[in-house]
Amino acid sequence: MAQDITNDGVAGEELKQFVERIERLEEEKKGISDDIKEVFAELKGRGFDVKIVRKIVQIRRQDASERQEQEAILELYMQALGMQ
Amino acid sequence: MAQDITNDGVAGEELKQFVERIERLEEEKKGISDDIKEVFAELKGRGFDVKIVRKIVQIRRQDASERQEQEAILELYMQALGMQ
Amino acid sequence: MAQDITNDGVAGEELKQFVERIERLEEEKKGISDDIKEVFAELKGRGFDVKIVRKIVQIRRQDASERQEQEAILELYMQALGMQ
Amino acid sequence: MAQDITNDGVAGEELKQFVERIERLEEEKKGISDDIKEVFAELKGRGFDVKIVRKIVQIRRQDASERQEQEAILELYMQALGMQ
DNA sequence: CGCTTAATATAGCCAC
DNA sequence: GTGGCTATATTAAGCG
Repeated sequence: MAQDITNDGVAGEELKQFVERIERLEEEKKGISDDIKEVFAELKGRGFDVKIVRKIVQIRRQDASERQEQEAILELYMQALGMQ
Repeated sequence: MAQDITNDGVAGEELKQFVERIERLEEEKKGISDDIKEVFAELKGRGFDVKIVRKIVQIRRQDASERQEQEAILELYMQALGMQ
Repeated sequence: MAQDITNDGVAGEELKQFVERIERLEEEKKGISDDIKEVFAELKGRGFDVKIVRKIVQIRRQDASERQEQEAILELYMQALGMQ
Repeated sequence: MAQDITNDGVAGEELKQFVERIERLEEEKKGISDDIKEVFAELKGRGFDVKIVRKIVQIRRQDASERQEQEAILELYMQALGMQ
């Protein structure tokens, strides 16, 4: 348990496990970020404008989250009206 | 090809492929971020101090990049001194 | 006040003051950047290696911020241990 | 001279002077950056939208540099035509 | 002038 | 829910 950290190393071992899990996940995340960069490099090589494609992705993301929000509101209203 | 973008939709199709690849990768990335959050929640539940664990992870990351940096400096100096 | 911005120009005047203050400051900043460039040009003219001097400045900056960081970590741990 | 750097410390002293000049200038620059941040904080406190004001400043900057460019071109043309 | 690194701006997260 | 802080994304600068 965490309070043992200064006593017998038991919590130390547990902490180490957590830290390493986090580090593995962050590495994976970094790998994916690198993949995304590669895709941008590729589309640039194909003659597309990186800045604009970035903008498009951003707009689509916003639109998606707005749509979700709309649906959430709809659901809320329907619940309020006993329609669901 | 990208220049066809306003003509016949060929580039439009290619662009769509790229955008979708990016979106898939970003989703994966988001999933991993969520996993990391879960790990922090878990270790918090086990009695560890989230802020400090975050700091530990950050320090280990810095140490790693510092080691790389040292090597880069060494190389730079060796180049400057014509030793390489 | 800012909400008047579409009404009577009062906020417009205030905004203008802010924007001009920012622009003056950015000009000053640009001037200093130019001064720094001049110093690098000068030391280059004196036979020093610009790239390496840049690195030295960067390292000194990092060292300073690392020292601060160490203190921050110490404080964090002391807080966590209820020593403060 | 810079080549003495490994010999007698003369160049070392000169280098130190340069580094310190750069550091002083970078501090000044940082001070101004902080001032700019303060102005943004202030205008935010007055009810203005920071992001939008930033955009305005950026646009004005672009316009200014475009105007300068136009003038440079004009001058060039006038010179080419022997009008100046 | 394009490509890589540094500075800045934005967004997300956590604590209060 | 607001404000500070960290992390990410964007933009600018420097270098070859």
